[in-house]
Amino acid sequence: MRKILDIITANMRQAFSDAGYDASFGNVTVSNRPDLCEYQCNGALAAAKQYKCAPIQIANAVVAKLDANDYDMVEAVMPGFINLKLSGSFLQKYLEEMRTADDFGVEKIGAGKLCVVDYGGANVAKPLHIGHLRPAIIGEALKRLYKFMGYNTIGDVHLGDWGLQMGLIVAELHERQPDLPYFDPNFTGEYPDEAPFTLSELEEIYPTASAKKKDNAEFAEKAHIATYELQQGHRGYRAIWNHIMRVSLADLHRIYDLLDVHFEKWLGESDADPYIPAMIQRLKDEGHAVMSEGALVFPVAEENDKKEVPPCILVKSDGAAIYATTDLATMVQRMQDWNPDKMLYVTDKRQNLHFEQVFRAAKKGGIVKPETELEHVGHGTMNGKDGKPFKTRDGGVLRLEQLIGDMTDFVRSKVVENRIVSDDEVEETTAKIALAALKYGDLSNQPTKDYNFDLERFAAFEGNTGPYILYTIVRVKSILAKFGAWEHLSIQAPTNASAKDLMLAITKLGPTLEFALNTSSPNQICAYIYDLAGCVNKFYHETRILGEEDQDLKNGYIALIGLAKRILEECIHILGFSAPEKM
RNA sequence: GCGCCAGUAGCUCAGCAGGAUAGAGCAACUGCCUUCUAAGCAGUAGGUCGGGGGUUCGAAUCCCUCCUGGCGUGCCA
Repeated sequence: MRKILDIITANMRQAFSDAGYDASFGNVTVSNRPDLCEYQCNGALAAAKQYKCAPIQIANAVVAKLDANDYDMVEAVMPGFINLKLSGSFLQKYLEEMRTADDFGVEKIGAGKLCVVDYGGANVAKPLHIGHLRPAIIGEALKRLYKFMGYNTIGDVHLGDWGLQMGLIVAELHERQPDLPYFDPNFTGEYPDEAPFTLSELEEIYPTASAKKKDNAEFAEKAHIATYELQQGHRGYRAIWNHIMRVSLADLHRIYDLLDVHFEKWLGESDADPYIPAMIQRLKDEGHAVMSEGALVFPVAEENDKKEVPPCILVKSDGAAIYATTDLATMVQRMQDWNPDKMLYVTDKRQNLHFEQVFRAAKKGGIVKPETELEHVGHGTMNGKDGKPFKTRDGGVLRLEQLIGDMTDFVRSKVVENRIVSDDEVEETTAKIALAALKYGDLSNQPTKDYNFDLERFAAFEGNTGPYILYTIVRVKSILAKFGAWEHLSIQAPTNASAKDLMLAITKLGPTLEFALNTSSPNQICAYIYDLAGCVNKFYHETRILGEEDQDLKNGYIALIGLAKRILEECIHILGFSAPEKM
């Protein structure tokens, strides 16, 4: 469907042209003075200089050329604004088309394209913590937005499952349980199915080993050798690695499921590893990779750089690969297997420079095509209520599971207190509200900015929060359930101001989603549904819906709130949460 | 040093493809439940948009400069 703004702008350009002015002045915008009008055109002000006459004269001339049938009001006001109000019949037709179209008639700007979203950033053998929340939920929301806008999408968690961290665990395990068959070079039988450690043991082994390597050179050396041997395919170490993966992945799945975050691919650094040798050889052969200060690097600085851009390090002076190498090799794998049009990375913004280097290397080195889009969405940090880095009482890092649990407990007590839902529905309702509170609290901020996490504020049942959005949906659901079948009912022209405001808000779905995608800003969707929910609540408050005696009017009301509810639910689905039946 | 980001109401934040009177929420105060869930709606009060310059008919928005804070800046990810 054409966006309303495009329709009006086309009319306005024609009117400028008909009045003898350049059509390019006819751009229309959503009004910033809703008390005066719904849409406005400021082109006459800009045109005044070129045509050397008063803007109001131009505005008057243009207004005279506009077809008044589509508008309730068209007027030129001092100093030269052109103000518009849409007609009820125009809105009625537009919304009816949205109601009956697939996905509300939103233009599928990504049709036929594939976008890989790299998000999550989980590490094997380490529990998810507070720092994993933002990449998970922002990445999930962006992926769903891309999907809604027509893209094919592949979400890849890009696990940290390779390198020294794995060698450390192997080395530590060797010291603790040297008699295990994995460490016996003469062992030729089948290794046990059961892992020689539990999840909680595993989560303890890594930090212990990591600390040990700092003041124990012998152990560090052992870990480096284990890392090397693992990567060379050492049979026993490989078996341990498989145990680590199995134990760890089960838990990662469990926590991501709690967040309703789902990856299509669980590939990791280990999957990129096989692509590294050939890639490096090619980059060397083509002269992109050169030796510098003992390391093999890919220089990516450019003539007009305002800052010093260090080269991308491919092989460290000790011969090992580094994360830039892995990221580039991962691109090789993705291009080969999936050939995406775009790769979107959602990580902490402190990796900005890293991705700038990697993207430059990928383009210069021909790892991706010249037209392949590469974007890094660098998100800010989530701090504590006091604005300082989030720490537990004893100074440790808060686990993600703990955070979700705290939010859930807080919400549950309120759900129980309100006595709206029955005992056996409490848990499901609580989980939905808690997730909405958590995700909306995060996503309503600009992704790039740091923000302060305040459990009470996010879970508050009033104000600009996830629960407020859910409550709006629940109220409408309640009416629709009492009404009966409503899906077939048609939209009618607005009968009052709150109905018209609601209709206007609904028409802004497409432009909002498009803008959110182009700016990688889920917070735009939050702002939109907050406004839409406000319009629904105001309409709800002012209009007796089920009690309306005029059947046609009543059907029109039902169709309108039904459409609003469908849009709200679609939007929160994109954001990654859902509404309960009651709350 | 250089670079990036931020500074908007007491607090937390929108707005930043230049436009008319800078918006929400929380906190404070005031109304509205015999009627579809009051987790709601309406209202009052609260601001030299960090300071200063510039471009423009018009700047929170674009440019320059300064101040403050955070982050990054070749072998961690």
